[in-house]
Amino acid sequence: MKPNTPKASAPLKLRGPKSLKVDTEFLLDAAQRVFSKSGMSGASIRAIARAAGCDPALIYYHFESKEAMFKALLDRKMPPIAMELEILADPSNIEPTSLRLWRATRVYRRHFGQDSGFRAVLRGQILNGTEGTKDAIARHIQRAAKCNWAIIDQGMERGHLRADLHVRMTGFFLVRMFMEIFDLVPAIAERIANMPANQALVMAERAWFELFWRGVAAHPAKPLPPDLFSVE
Amino acid sequence: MKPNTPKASAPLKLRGPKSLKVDTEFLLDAAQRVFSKSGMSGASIRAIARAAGCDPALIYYHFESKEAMFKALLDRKMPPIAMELEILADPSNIEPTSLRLWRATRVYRRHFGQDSGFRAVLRGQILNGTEGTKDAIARHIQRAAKCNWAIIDQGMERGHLRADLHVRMTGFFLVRMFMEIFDLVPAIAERIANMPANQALVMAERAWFELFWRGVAAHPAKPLPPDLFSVE
DNA sequence: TGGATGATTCAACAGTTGTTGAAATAGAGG
DNA sequence: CCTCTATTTCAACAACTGTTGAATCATCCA
Repeated sequence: MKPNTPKASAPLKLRGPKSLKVDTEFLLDAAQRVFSKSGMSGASIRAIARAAGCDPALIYYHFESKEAMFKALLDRKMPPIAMELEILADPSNIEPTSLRLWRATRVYRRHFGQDSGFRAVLRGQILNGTEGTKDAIARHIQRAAKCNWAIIDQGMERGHLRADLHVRMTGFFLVRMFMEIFDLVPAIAERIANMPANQALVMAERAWFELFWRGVAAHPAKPLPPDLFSVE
Repeated sequence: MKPNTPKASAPLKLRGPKSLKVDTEFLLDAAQRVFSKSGMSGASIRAIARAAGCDPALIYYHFESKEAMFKALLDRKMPPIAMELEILADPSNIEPTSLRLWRATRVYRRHFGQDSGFRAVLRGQILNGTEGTKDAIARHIQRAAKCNWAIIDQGMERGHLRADLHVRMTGFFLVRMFMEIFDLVPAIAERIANMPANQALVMAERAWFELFWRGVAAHPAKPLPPDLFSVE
């Protein structure tokens, strides 16, 4: 029996190129799906390969290691966020500072809101990743954070915000609490607040932004723009 | 050669009871050390056994499973926190609300501040634990959270806090941001804020509490008690 | 002294993980 | 047609995981 005539027990997946070539982007798509759904624990090479419909070894043909794949994912996911924020932070933007800050939170919401697993992975890597990974994350985060700092800076210059704020801490508070809300409110809403998850999420976002704004505004008694929360 | 006369290659650790009996508390101590240092990923049964200087199987003599051990750790660690908070939340306590809230944060700081790994495990279990574990955590957290809610409630009644606060969300914001500060500020301080970790931590705690207080106080312009931040 | 009981370890199971070297295939170019 | 190369899979490695059954030892009680 020649090797060209496989038996019934032959492997279903033949070796060699597929009709649909599995390229880097395709693998990153699969990786992101797995990260987003299964988070840190479930994001094994084999799980990603399963999601991509290929063999684990193929991932090592396209990426040097699992760490390299995570970095590539970062490099794909973060710059669009930073670019949106950079437009928002442009000094020529003369919208009210409250609105600009809210818009910034919407950017995070759009890009991160659904990716609870990815946020968990990111967080885990910040705390326990290799030094190289931590550096890569720090670079990406810093690029985005600078935009928030710029908006806050300009808000202080324009008299919208208190003059005694610590700019970087203030930006950290705003963004991190939104991330916490994305992460935890859906998980604990029913157990702690007796509320359906969606409702609790919207409520928490608004309650937090109002608290934050009163905490940083130069004139906290002045009401927020009336249609602020309808901005998405 | 009789079994009573072991060769040179005999095992170092003999079977049978040790001079220092390894009991439940001793194992939980070791587990907590491992959790605190290595977090979720490093907290394997074998790592805990190594920290306790015993065999992994001994852990199964004292605990039904790894999950049961984690629950036992919870049951040991959380009630003291809740008890301290319950004293703070007693309605007969007529200290300024700002001081009571700050004191509450000091309780968390004392019990959680050093345990970055344990916080990570807790967080991971809230998000991805079994249903039983999630319930156990929710019960513990809720007992502590009720105290914060009570302090906020009383603060509203006494006219210290705004009347339009969402009590549970407000408590969530206060505590969660402190946890985030414990977790992340030491890790990112040098990379993001160009500051030594300790200095950044103290600074972040105060900046956050001031922002929070302005966001919830009925009279935010009135200064905080002058010695508030010296309370530990 | 003997035997029961409690405490401890050993060795293994079946599963998972990241990773690698070699084999196989499909299509392109000659 | 043959050969070459890019792509894909297979099969294995060593390390790790939670868990278990059996073996061993120390101590206490009769």
